[in-house]
Amino acid sequence: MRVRRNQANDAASPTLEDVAQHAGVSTATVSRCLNSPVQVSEATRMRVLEVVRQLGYAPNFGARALAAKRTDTFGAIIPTMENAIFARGLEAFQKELGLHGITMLVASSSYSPALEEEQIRTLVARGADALLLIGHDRTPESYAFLKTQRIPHIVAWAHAPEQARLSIGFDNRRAMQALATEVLSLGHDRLGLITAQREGNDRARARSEGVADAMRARGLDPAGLQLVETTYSIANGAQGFRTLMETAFPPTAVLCGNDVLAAGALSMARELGVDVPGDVSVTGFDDIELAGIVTPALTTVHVPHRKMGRGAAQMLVALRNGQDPGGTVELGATIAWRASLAPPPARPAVRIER
Amino acid sequence: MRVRRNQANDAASPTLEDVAQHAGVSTATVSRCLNSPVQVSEATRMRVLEVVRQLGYAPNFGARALAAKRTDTFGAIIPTMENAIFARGLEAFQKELGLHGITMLVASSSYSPALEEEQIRTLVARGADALLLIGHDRTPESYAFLKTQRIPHIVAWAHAPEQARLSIGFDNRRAMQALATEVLSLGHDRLGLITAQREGNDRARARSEGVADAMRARGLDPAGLQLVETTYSIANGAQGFRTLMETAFPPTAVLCGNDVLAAGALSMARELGVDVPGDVSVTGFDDIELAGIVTPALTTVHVPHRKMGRGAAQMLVALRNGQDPGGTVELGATIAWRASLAPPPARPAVRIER
DNA sequence: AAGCTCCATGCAAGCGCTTACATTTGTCAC
DNA sequence: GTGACAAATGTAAGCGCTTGCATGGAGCTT
Repeated sequence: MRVRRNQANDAASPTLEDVAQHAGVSTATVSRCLNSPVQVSEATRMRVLEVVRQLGYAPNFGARALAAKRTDTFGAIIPTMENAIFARGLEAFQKELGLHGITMLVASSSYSPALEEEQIRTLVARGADALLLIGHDRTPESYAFLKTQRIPHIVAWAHAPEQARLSIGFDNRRAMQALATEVLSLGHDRLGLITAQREGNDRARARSEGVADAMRARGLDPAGLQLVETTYSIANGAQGFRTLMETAFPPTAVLCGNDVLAAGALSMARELGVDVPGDVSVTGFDDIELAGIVTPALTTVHVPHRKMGRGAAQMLVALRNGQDPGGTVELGATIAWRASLAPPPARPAVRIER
Repeated sequence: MRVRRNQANDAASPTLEDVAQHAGVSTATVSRCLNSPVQVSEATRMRVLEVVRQLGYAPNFGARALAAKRTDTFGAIIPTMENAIFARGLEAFQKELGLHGITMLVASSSYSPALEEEQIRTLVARGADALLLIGHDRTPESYAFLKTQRIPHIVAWAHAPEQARLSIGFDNRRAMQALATEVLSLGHDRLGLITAQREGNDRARARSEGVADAMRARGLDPAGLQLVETTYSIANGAQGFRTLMETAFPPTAVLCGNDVLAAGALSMARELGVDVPGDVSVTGFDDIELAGIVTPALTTVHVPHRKMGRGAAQMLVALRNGQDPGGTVELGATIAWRASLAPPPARPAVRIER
């Protein structure tokens, strides 16, 4: 046996070999005790585990990863951690991974495909075995990299029938269309939309197209939609709402790309003395906790965050283990009815017919 | 030279050795090109980097970690990801780490010391070089483990003068005392407090003691404080507020352990038809974005999230590099004045004197 | 031209673990 | 007691990288 240290195990952490020596077995046996206990006899296992405890042994991550070619670490790249949009989903993802002995690594891309590509490379370099990605839009290089590196990955928070990639999520376009249809049914015909940057964000694009779909279905020209494109934040939602209200014919209903934007719109409405939903209706998207506590409470699209997180984890684990993840999953998104949506204010009886 | 593959590099990712062969240099040179370029001549470096690009070489994380005894990964364990309390701070932490080529690993403990201990072990096993921890309260085993494993770590979001550990944060007790003092100065003398579970949470304990300090300083008996202890969540804040309002002599000011609890309190006030701040004042703690958009906007304690995150990262990096982190840092916390705090409603002239 | 220094590079020894394969030990039928 | 087979354990070859030390050559000085 090679002599690694002639003195007592001075400073460094104990290694497998230290444990093996103290327990009077080989390193292989110790390793098996830790990784596949069934292969080891009860007596030996007890003895080894006792030594492990006494020495405070903890396996060296690098060595294990190198030898096993597996880190048991999955990465998740979300567009933002600034607000709670992805928090619930991520928490469910992590919880499910934990059940499988896998740790989660998070990074955020600030809604930028270029930054996301960088994060993908970083996480893979950090040894991520698999990746959770949000939405379909990303650089071709990102997809090429994932392919050549053979990194199992899944797209969540989106379901786009035309995309072949493995995914779990809901149809953003249909969900927004459903909400917009309800808005129109209440009698609104001047709609405003505050959306996130649509380039590089397929969800935002899909939601905006959903509104157009609903308008068309109602015989309205989507070109009549008053649009503000900005970045997700409360302040920008507020600013967007102000912009919309300052036009010649302000919309009677303002649809927002997400709840954060809508919360901003609501606070600006209060500031401007615009009554919601009396004067103008406002809707959100995502149904984060915030939606329930703003005044008035927000009518929004309820998104199955937890289900997506949990499902994504399960599918990714299967994929990593070489099993069948079972194909793309489409989940439903429903409308959460609250106070911020109501019929438009009464109008003069004489109306200009189109 | 050992022949690893006789065929073309079929499936697996290219290794250092592949690069070395193609470039006609040794693996040592390739390694140096990547890690300390100055040691390599311009010409060689160019040639090697070109091959790296062509082959799409990416270093193997495990191997690097094993050989270098360093993963360039730091861990952060926060009590919760469910709400945005730690989001800003964490983002700043991550950004600063990025500047040093370090990746962040996050885990959440759900405010449970036992779970936190588990997370500490997990992150260390996952190769975290250093750890960011929130608050001082944790199991003795956690501290023992950190010590025997020699893991650099720092405590943030708290500054407790009596604790010897390296930390960066603010004095929760003094901050809450300052706020409570303002509340009392406005004329309130029946105070309520909705706090998080104080056991295992030194910040919650400190905040609650801060209220007591303020009362004592004013000649009030802290025993008169009406207290609800619950778990951080909007729903629990709402429930806590209701409980307080249903007592025989409801408080005229309800201090909340954080903004999430306060947001819940506010929504319950609306539901109960209690006017804030006309009938009852409400305050929060943390000054998360939420505080500015609830109705009425929340008077709260503004906490230097970003500074803590950035500072913690810098100190931790120094510590990991064997430099002097420069000792515990105390940051200030200020009061963010908004609409939810006002003098108590006028009372009958005849008052029962204590 | 010999002797020196210094820079660029190569050599090779690990880092601590997993795992295929080999070996030992134990169990049971006969 | 013996042989066959299974279970438990040991042996040792890597996994891909970093880095201390050795080497060789270019550029100086004298």
